[in-house]
Amino acid sequence: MAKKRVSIKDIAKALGVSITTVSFIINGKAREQRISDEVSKKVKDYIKEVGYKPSHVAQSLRLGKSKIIVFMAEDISNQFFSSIARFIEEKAYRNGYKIIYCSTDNDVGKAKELISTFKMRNVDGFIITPTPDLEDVIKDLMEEEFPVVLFDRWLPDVDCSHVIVENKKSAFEGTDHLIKEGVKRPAFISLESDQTQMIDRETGFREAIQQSGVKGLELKLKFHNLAESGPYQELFEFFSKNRDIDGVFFATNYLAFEGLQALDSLGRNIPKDVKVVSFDDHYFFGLFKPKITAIEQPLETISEKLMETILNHIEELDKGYVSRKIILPNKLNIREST
Amino acid sequence: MAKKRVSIKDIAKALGVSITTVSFIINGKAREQRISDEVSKKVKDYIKEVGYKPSHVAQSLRLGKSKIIVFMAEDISNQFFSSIARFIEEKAYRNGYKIIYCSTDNDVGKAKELISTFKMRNVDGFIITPTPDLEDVIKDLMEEEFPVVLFDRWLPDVDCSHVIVENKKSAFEGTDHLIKEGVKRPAFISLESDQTQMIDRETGFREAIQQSGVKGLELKLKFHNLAESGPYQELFEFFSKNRDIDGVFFATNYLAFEGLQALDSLGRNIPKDVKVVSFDDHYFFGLFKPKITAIEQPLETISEKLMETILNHIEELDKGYVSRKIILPNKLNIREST
DNA sequence: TTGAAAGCGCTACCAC
DNA sequence: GTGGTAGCGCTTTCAA
Repeated sequence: MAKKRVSIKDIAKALGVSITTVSFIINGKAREQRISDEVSKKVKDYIKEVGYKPSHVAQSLRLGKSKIIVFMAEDISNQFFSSIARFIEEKAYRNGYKIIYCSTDNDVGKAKELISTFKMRNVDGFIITPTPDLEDVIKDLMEEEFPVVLFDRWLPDVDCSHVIVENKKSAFEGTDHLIKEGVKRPAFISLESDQTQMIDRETGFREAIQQSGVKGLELKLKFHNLAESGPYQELFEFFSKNRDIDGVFFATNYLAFEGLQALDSLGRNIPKDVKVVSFDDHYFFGLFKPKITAIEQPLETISEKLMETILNHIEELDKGYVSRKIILPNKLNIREST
Repeated sequence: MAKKRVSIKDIAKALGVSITTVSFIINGKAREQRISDEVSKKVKDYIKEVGYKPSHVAQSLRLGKSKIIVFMAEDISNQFFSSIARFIEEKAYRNGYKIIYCSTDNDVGKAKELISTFKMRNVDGFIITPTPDLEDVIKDLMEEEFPVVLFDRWLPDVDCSHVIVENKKSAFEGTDHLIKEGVKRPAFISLESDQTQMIDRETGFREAIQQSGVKGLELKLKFHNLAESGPYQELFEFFSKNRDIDGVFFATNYLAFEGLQALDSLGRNIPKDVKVVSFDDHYFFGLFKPKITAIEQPLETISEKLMETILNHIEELDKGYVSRKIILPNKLNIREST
């Protein structure tokens, strides 16, 4: 069993040099400390030979940094979040950071608990999709000088960095597109939520219908988590009761998937009877028959900006906090459903 | 700035007791150590008052355990892996563990590097979908007494615990089902891969066609990662050249999604002209028109067994290693495509 | 019942 | 150029 892990002390002893010397060489400060090339080489060779790896735990304890960033999503099994997770992960590794992820299920209690345990781990930063009522926790985090960046939605009462998209504008455009395609009675399907991204999308929808004078209607569903069945039934009933609907804007793709099934069961033809636009483009919208028009969020750019922002905050911890608010444009992919 | 983190030392000083006493009380050993209820209460109250949280980093260093388990998937943005990640995460948290995840992209180099950096972090265990040629690294890991569990596929040359599914049996059943539905010329679409799960699925297919005497054909595509475009083009050409194909078995769902598009472009009707079965059921197979017959892996059971196995290994580290090999049954969901 | 102190592995200040 | 050593926060043995 090669169970014996070598420590810096073992190296020093084996080579008859001091721990300090070894440490300097490991950390690339040999030159700076004017350690002789001879010793330096000897140590480096020995390190390679025995396969020494410094303990990150000890480094963490000593330096108060862990090189770990937490990524708190609403639900990591949701394609939107897992795609961002994927990009983030890659960018993090490239910068020497690891990612710990977790899903909040949009539950404050869970989010609070999670944040609290991560604090004990000296994590270097938090990337968070805030749940409702998380304001105080975020404020605490910021007071304790933890780097934090929010995404997908933000908290109006907290001056915290975030990376979001143009929800209102895109919802406006999507709705406007429906109307321009001849829709007279558009429906907006969303979640019961007072979170910024949903509110902005709703506002965009409302402004668009108001501007053009058509009369719309709205349906808000409650959040369904992993264990529960989807909102198919409610959607079925809604579409069944409101036969005059000739256009639907889904505020998020998961609602669209369920809604499209409901429309199909009701025998409504897309795009002839009903035109459809959804927020959050998805691989499968291109596979549907007909292909579904959707608003695509720039996943990779979001991830890039998130990493950039969090790394900036980490680096500039001492220089005081200046929040960065980044708002990115989306793209309307027009397909067969409109 | 509530930046001042209290340590166990601060508590001891503030209350005029020793660090030892505080430590015992925190760790629930007050009774055992016969610390007076009075002191115990005083300390507990104070801890609550100042919101003291022990540093996990220091505990890690001291105890050599981190309460972190690594989850290495092929690609975390793939629905199969992200769903398992989600279940694992939940079960881990319930047991006081955190999960660090990463994606290997099926690349040995990346996997090796990742494993090496995690070793430095004293992680308590590894859950891994092994990439090709990872045998030696896994062996090393096991020799160093790190708990390891593989999943999705395994390594025949290494006696390591794993949780997999009945690939051969299910592929046999799926193919057999195609044949029973009248398919005379089945195609098997898979990845160029000598990994166990793909080989087993291929074997299942071959045995089924052999048994019934029909003549099948096979297509193997190379692995496409996130950045590359899918194998649509190859599939289109294949189906276009082999017009006599009247049944397709896709070895994994991502191939099916691309393949279905190709079949559609070619105007082949499902299930009239071509019947389709895919491995790895997916939410969208139920949304397709027609709905696609698919083999469903028991995601939650897989996750449960993974956690159970890794926790077992962690607990029984000292008792020596006995590998556990778990093979779970799948479910064939018959739908409209056959 | 409680406390002192060693030590987990490492960094970096200070001394020689 | 190199080495000694304090100390990050905690657990645990041994002593009192």
